[in-house]
Amino acid sequence: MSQEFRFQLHCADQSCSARRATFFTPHGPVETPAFMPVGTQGTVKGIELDRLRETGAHMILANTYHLATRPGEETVVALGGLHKFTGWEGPILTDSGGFQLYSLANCAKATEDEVRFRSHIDGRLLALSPERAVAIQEALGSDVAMVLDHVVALPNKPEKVRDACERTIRWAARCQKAATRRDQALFAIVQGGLDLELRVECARQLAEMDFIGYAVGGLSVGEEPVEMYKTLDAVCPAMPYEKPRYLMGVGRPIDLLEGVRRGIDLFDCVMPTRNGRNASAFTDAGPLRLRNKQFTRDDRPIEEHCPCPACRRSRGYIRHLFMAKEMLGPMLLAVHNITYYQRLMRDARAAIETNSFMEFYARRVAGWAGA
RNA sequence: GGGGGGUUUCCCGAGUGGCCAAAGGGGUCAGACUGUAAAUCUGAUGGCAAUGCCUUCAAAGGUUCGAAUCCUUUACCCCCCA
Repeated sequence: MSQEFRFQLHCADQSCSARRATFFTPHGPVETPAFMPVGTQGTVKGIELDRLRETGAHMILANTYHLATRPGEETVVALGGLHKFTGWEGPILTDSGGFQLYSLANCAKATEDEVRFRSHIDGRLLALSPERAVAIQEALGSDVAMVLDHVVALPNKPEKVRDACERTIRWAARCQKAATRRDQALFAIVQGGLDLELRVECARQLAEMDFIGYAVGGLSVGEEPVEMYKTLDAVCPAMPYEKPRYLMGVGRPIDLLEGVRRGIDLFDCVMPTRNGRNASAFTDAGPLRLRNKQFTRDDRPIEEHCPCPACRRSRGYIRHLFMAKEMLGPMLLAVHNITYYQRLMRDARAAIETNSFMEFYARRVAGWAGA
């Protein structure tokens, strides 16, 4: 394995499975546990790069299906690759397009060989095989590529979940075989729905293949949060201890802490940016819906001591921006929410370092519950 | 002076005898959002002691079992001819 992707463990919390590490990539280190903002189409919606950097984010996401569909990976290559194309000089992880099998289910069909997408833009066919998913990600030039996986909605028929899980393992092997870049890490994805035995078996088989990192996929796709936590209880110990663990697509602030205490190192989620665009701001006292009338003359910032640009204004002003449909409203709350998520993770890292993660966890949970 | 058209629930606007507390937008209020087809979507929006009752379609009066819808008068607005 390339020395470029060293995962250096610093310490582990004694009261839970949380651990503190640094994940090295060709575009810089990522301090974990970490939250990665989602920039599906090569932009974290509504946030300029320097603003994004100021939130404390190290690594961001982009999406294989979306970039292959538009502008096309050849165009990204022609414009210098993903980093030059987007201007983001830090690490980038590309999702494989497996999630679009779930989110764009109407336009996608999975066979044993590949996923066939009818483009949601112009109806053109995009055939995404495991090999093609790797080739596109290598062309894009992300630091971390994800294997193509088969994501199914939950709840689902046991045989569908099992099929998707077993196919994901076969596809992982094909992706691994197809990968050629030494400066790009390939992460495997554990599937298996809520079937704990299937999950553990999937993790065990993938672990034997020796990937650089391991992800848990197929969660927060319709199941109850407690079911997700139970699944993590089973899966996390089955994933290699000395490699990065990434919980895909999760989640709310509470979900991040639930993940961290079970030994997850990396997270991504659209929630801070999407909910921000929809006027919802995260705080230690729970979310504020800033379109609500109660904020009309509220002269306080969203959160005291928050250093973000939104918190240099009043809640009343931000409500005004949303009511007037000014684009600055969504932009400010996207930055605030990413700043909030980054602070949450930074505080979590500090708590692990002082061996007090569960105290930190209890304090935050109590705050969100309004205690 | 003569002729014609109009006034609808916060706004715009449909509705020409019962199925109308009244379509559809907008606004407002509330909710949702978890590897982004999302600056999107959903619900509510006359009042109330609310499986019902009361008040409303410019105002007043009338016709009718029944009127936002038909008739009369009044007020205001618009257009055409003098």
